[in-house]
Amino acid sequence: MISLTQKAKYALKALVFLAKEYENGPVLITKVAESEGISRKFLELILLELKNNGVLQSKKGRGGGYWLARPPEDIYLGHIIRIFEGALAPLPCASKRYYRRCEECADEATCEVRAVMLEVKSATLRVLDTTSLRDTLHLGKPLALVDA
Amino acid sequence: MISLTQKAKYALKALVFLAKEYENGPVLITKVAESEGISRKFLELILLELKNNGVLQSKKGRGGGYWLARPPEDIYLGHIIRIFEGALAPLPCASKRYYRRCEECADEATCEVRAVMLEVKSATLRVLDTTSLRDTLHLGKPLALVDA
DNA sequence: CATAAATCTATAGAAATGCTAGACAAAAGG
DNA sequence: CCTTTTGTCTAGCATTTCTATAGATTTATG
Repeated sequence: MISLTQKAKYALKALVFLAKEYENGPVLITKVAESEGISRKFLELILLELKNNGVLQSKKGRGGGYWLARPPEDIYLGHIIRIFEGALAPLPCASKRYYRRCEECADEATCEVRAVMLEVKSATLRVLDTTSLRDTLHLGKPLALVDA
Repeated sequence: MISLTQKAKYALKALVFLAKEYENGPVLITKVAESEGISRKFLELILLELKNNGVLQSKKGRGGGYWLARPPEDIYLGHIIRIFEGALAPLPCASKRYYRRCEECADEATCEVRAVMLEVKSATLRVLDTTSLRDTLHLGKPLALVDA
């Protein structure tokens, strides 16, 4: 478990980059790719998927490029990761949006493993669904509240 | 992300079962398999791996079977999951025991994505490294402290 | 029209995952 | 001993997922 795919990682890196450039209009895919060290062609797929999910907007031709569809403070990491990974819960039976029953499970309501995974999920969401792209830009003292 | 493999899930289920049987001596693999709805052959691999990692003990021949090598309160879920999944952090660059650098990353120290994933990891560990097999047996009000 | 840029489709290699089959080893009972 | 019971180990395979790559297409600008 508990590993982000390259795709999701690249998506996050690209979005952080675009968040920094938010005021500057369209950004070329090539620029993002070079700055973040990502294969240009692979990044295309990723930005496209983000666009189809309403996270990015784009314009073709000269002066074109990609930009955030909403301000960085309105884009949460949980949303992004769900686009590429689906559920954030460690088990489908612990997920709300992507719920799926475990075939072998006799009684979900008393399943100890599920109970713990609900806690893990809850802890994960408490970070990912409260951290926006803008929040990630404050390094130094980032997310100190989570450890408080 | 953040999805347990079947193997890890089965391991946890088997261990919870063995925790309940802790006082009763060796338990047959077949009994665990049937009770938890797991393929017997697949479960063999899993219990073996747990044994090789010192979590279980076993005895061959008549009256044989598997049992927990330590009392349920001394076996933490984080330990189990690491056996099957490796790192608990969402990215290798955020893991202590399984650290690996991201090839494309220009500067890990200022990487915003890594910073957030350190938080996610920390939140995950706070659950998995403080919950023992014994803790999982108290359903009803399980782990209430985590949400407090 | 020429050029720059995003868009879309298809596909393919590599790795991980989930599982099965079958031979082997050891312990206990008779 | 010999048989039965039970865990141990190795190999392999089918499927899926991941990570790209290639190439053709569409749209906008000047």
